[in-house]
Amino acid sequence: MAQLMVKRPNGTRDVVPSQMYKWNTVEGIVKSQAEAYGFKEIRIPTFEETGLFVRSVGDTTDVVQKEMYSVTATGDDGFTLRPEGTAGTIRALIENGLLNDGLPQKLFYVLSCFRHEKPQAGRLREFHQFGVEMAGSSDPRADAEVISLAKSILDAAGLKNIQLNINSIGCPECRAKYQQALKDYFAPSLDKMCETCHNRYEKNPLRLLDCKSEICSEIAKGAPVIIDYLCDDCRTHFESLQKYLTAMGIDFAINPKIVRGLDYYTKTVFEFISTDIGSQGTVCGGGRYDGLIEELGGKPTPALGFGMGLERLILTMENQGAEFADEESCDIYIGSMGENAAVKAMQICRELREDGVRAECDVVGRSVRAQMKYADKIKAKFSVMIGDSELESGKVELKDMQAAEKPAEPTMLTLDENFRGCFNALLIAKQLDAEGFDFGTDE
RNA sequence: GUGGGUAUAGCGUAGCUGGUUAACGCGUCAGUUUGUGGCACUGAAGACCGAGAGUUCGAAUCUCUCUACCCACCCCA
Repeated sequence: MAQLMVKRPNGTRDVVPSQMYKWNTVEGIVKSQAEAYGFKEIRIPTFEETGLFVRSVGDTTDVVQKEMYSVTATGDDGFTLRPEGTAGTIRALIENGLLNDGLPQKLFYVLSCFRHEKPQAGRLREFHQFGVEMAGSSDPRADAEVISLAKSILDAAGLKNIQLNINSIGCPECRAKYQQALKDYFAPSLDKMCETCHNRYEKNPLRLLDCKSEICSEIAKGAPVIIDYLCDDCRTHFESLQKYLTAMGIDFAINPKIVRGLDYYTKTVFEFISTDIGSQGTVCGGGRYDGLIEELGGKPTPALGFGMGLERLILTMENQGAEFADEESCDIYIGSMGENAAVKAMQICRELREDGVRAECDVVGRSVRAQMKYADKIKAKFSVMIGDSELESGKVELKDMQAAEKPAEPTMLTLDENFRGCFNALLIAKQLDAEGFDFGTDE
């Protein structure tokens, strides 16, 4: 590789043109599904006041403690590149008064997030996320609806072997009781446990359940389960959610170890996990955050949402051989020989483009042969070649580039104002033919 | 942040125990008798062998450092 003066930052990616179809496919799926569920798109700034993330994501979390890209500009600082989408979206929801605009508010977004982690497969420093947030319903139907949307997207993407894990981490009251129970349980064995778990014991006891070290996970096996500590309200909520999911035909597993690393979650938490992309298997993660809107200064409003990692989604699709939508290629290549023909070619191209036709012509000055090779390379559906004799007769032969053999009767087009109309008709006919449309034979 | 692996033209690779102009496939560009693609053939361009230092008469091949990528931990999308 050539030595560049400036390199792309560690953990970032370029998406080259030949790969864009994957992103277009995924973004198309995600948007159309979100819209089918009645979610509206929102766009928010790439950076926010640092305090927003500290207050929402939580000042004890890894994300806030060691992964934030904080930015400084002359005269003002205290801004941070968003590490996730929920905080900014909720901030925007409050700030624009959308909570007064009829509930529930259902929003979705596609945006990039930034976290200073060590990159590996499925984990980048700048990554892209599709997310949804629904504000204004504490009903478990809202939870089911949001999970259902995530499921619809994964299905539409053609993914297999995606496991949905759900759990409830309760409301602040029952969670406090549970955390105490956990501490009581682990306290006697604490000296045998790993260093990180000592930290967790103090800062986030729920994470004690999550440790992969042999000793710790062995000890954790007998730990109390949160579901036994849920208050009546939280328990019925969780049970109703399961009822709705079952009714909608969405398979799930209850996984008491799903605790999520962001502080704002309450009650329902869930993850969609793929086993096909290595250790970073969470393709989609989310949950309910009933206290967040109030925490950020809005009127108390229950809400929930999820984030879906687009790179991980694409990675899973690639590894499972899922299909991406084809890119549209050139409709017609207008070749030319000589100055006068080149002028004509430019003119026709421009007219065709007014009709939305993908038309290209030579801008390099290549030989006829090279022009045809180029037309083939860009997968042009049709081509014409304009030279002196065509200019004289006013007619060109339209060549179907995908046809295996020469047609018995050449298709001739006139080099006048009828060209675009005739070509459009032929293009549509080819399209319908490709889709298997039967024109019938009336005779 | 902590471990382990990898690093040769745009892409995929070959280069044995250090020895003259770093090879191959794909791709790119140009040609194959003057106005037509997909096949074939010919030719060209393109790599200071990830970066920097060291050992040596001599290093892509050995040593060290750095960087990036991959894998795991951690964390999460």
